Amino acid sequence: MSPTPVDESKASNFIRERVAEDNRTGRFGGQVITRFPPEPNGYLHIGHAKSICLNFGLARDFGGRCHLRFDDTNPTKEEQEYVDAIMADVRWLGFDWGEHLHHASDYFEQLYAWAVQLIESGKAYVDDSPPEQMRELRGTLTEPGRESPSRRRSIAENLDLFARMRAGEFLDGSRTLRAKIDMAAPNINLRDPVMYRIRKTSHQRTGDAWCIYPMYDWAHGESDSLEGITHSICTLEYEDHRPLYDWYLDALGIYHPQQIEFARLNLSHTVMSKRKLLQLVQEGVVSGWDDPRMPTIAGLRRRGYTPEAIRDFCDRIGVAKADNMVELALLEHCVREDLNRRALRRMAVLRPLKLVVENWPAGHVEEVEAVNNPEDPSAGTRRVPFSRELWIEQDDFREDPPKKYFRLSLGAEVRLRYAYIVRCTDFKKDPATGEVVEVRGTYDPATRGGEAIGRKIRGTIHWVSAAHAAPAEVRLYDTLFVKPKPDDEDAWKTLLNPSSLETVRGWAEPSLASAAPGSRYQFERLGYFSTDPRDSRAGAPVFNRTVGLRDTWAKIERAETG
RNA sequence: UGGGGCGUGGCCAAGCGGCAAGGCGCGGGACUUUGGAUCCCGUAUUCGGAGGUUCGAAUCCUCCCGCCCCAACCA
Repeated sequence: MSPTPVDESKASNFIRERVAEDNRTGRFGGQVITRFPPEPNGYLHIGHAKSICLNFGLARDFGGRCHLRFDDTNPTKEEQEYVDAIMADVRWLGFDWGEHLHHASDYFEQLYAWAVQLIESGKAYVDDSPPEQMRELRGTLTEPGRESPSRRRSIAENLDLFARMRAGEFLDGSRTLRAKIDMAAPNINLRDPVMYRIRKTSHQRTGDAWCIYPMYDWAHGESDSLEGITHSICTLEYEDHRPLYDWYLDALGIYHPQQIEFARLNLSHTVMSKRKLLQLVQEGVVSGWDDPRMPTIAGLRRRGYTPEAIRDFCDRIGVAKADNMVELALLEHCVREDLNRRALRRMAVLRPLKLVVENWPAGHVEEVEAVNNPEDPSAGTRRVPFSRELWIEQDDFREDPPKKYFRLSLGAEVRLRYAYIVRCTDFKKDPATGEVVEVRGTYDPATRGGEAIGRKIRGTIHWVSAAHAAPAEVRLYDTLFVKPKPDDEDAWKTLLNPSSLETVRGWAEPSLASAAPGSRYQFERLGYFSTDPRDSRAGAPVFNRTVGLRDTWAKIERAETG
């Protein structure tokens, strides 16, 4: 299955316009250098994909570059596992940071020197306030804050104390380094923000070299500056931080990138906050960060999504500043569109019902020719064995067929895809349960290949030869949550969908027995499926349903049932 | 009630004073050996509301309403 070329000529958005404008005026010398700055405290999700596509896409389209920078300033939450997963995910999405893999922790020494510089110029001070006192003095949204007694400490004393903070002389939380800005500022971020806190925790990269760690605001803009970033793109909640971003850079007198904010993605029927996703993982609601029901890149990959589909989705949702909630239907549309063009067709029966072709000689086997992909003639054809006993889908037989039901029912004719037209002559029920357990019929030898001679056959169903079929485990996924906006409710976990995973045992075409890991197929009339990269084995394939096919019949039936 | 943002059809989203793009969804039809795909057609006399400026406003001005974010030694 070869990648479908995706038209990535991006629709414009306000960020691209600003970048283009900066190029026009020569503001950054015509350069465009962006960065994707994840904190390694969780796996990347579809919302991050939006940011990745934006940042790497901008760099690509403007002939610049995009850095991957880990915002690893808080060792208590960050782990190497996440670092590895993030790099794998960005690469899988199709982006390359080249030589530009960076870490905020690469800059700890420089950041320290700059902090000393701010202390020397009277713009930072060591504060002895414990956390509760600091909160107390910060004021509220409507009342100004008050200055800490430490604020009027001498430069010499600040220098000494700060050096001793670094040296590990003080307890965690006992002191901080703060920027001296304005305790009465209406923007709370400017009320003497903390630059460093003491954390005697080893860091996944710097080990025990440091016991003071910079805060996000103090590290981010400075890292951007060091790397020569031109446009520092982040989400809306940082809009209030921009004055601080600017203040630090100006106070230092160093190169000054432009921060631009856009609205993060919200997707229906799922949650996107790392905190909630982590909770689902830790509480075992899902099997892990890569559970196919998760909105993570790893989950979507395991589910069978393609990078092309995700990139296409990110292009289609646009970039703006209005809060949004994108319907899952759009994401699903994007995978279907991609997979429709690329996935090989196969037949598989998920809920098997035996069909016996009474006039077909027992033991006789014929091979019929089936098209691999009607959207792509170069995919060729294959031969599929046909015999007397077949598996068909339970849904494809009805004892009491509703109006417009084109499938099998007593006396009705249906086409077995690529094989023959059969007429249903009988069926058997389990006397105990009333369940239909076998359907019988006769085939018309003149219709080989499925040719409808002299009549119109409205229904075509898929099948698999019972004697040749490969057993397969198939995992059918539904949305993780039953409501489109689980975040709206306080008790979001009560909205978990109890049927988000249903595992069935079905039968597949013989060739599927040894389907390669990660391969994707369309099971005709059912949907797109891919082998589970963890659990699938040769001879015992496990398929994940990526997404179902559009199901017009289900829609009609639903409408008529009410 | 302080500050920062945002409000265009069910969901996204163009629009940048000249009289509402596009996509998804939805509805209808054509075609069909996947009730798939594809192809047509339809889907905002109106842009949160009210005033005002203008020959002319979603686009400019005023006021109002609604929603989101900020009071971690998180990012």
